[in-house]
Amino acid sequence: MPIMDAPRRDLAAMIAPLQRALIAAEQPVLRAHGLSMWGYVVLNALDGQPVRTQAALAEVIGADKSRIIGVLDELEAGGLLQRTRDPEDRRARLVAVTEEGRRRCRAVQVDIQRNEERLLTRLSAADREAFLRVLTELSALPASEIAGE
Amino acid sequence: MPIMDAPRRDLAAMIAPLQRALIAAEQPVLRAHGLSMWGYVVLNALDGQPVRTQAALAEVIGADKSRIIGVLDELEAGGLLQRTRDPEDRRARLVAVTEEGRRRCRAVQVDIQRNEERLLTRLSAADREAFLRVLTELSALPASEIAGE
DNA sequence: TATTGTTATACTCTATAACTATA
DNA sequence: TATAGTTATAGAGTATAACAATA
Repeated sequence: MPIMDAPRRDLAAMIAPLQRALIAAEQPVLRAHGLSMWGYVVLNALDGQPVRTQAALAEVIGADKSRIIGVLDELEAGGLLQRTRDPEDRRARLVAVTEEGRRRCRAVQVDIQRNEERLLTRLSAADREAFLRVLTELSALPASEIAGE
Repeated sequence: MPIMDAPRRDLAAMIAPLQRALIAAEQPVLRAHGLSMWGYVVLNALDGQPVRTQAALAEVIGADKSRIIGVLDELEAGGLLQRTRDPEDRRARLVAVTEEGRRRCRAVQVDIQRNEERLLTRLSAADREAFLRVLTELSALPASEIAGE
């Protein structure tokens, strides 16, 4: 067993440029579909669960509740989601994607993942599978677990 | 061959929370060693190549040349790097890490990667190897290749 | 009094554009 | 005139705190 492994770069240092480039690649797609980055993130988060309170929604996407308000306003104005007062607690507003919102979100995702798939073709089938599986697992961890409590 | 694969999340959407948590995990380590995030990035970039012009250095780490000046000032004040005028072109300043700078950088990296290794232990040896290899490959690609020209 | 959504304020980053000194 | 480094300004993004309505 070797005492020293070959040195590797930090995970964050490797992920950073990849993340930056992936986001840059999304911009023209989003613009073509008339969506902001946060708008897309919100629609994605709502796609599965049809109702949600705004604060909970904000936490899911790692944002402050005050930060998503403008985003929700825009999406609602564009007919991509609806906000209705919760009859059981009139302080809260139930947020739901509209059919059009779901369509738009899916269309954007198809375009984005088309580019990502092109990128992934440079990997072997086994590497692709392992990479996506590991990424899925690690991204699902709570931040505290990644930071080490 | 199935017509539809199981839907997956976007790469960027999976990477984002991971990146956020990894950076958060680095903060206490950096603070303990008296380094800023950008200071650490700069030292890392200089570790291999001892001399470099500031503009080139900035480009390597994906920053604007004006953005790293305060960072270089701090590092120099702390004795972690030296700037000397290039005698062949007195406009340019040659940047080199000091021995102390190299030590500091290595010490930080050991702490950071210790936490990362803890995280990676949840992967099988094969997954760990594949994940790091793919990440190394993808992070080395030019941004234009990731964006699809 | 506490909580939801909202608005307002301040703070951090970052990009852009002037400025200097050399070439 | 053009370039390397620097400084100054302005803009975007974000977090925090105050606010109104409801519980």
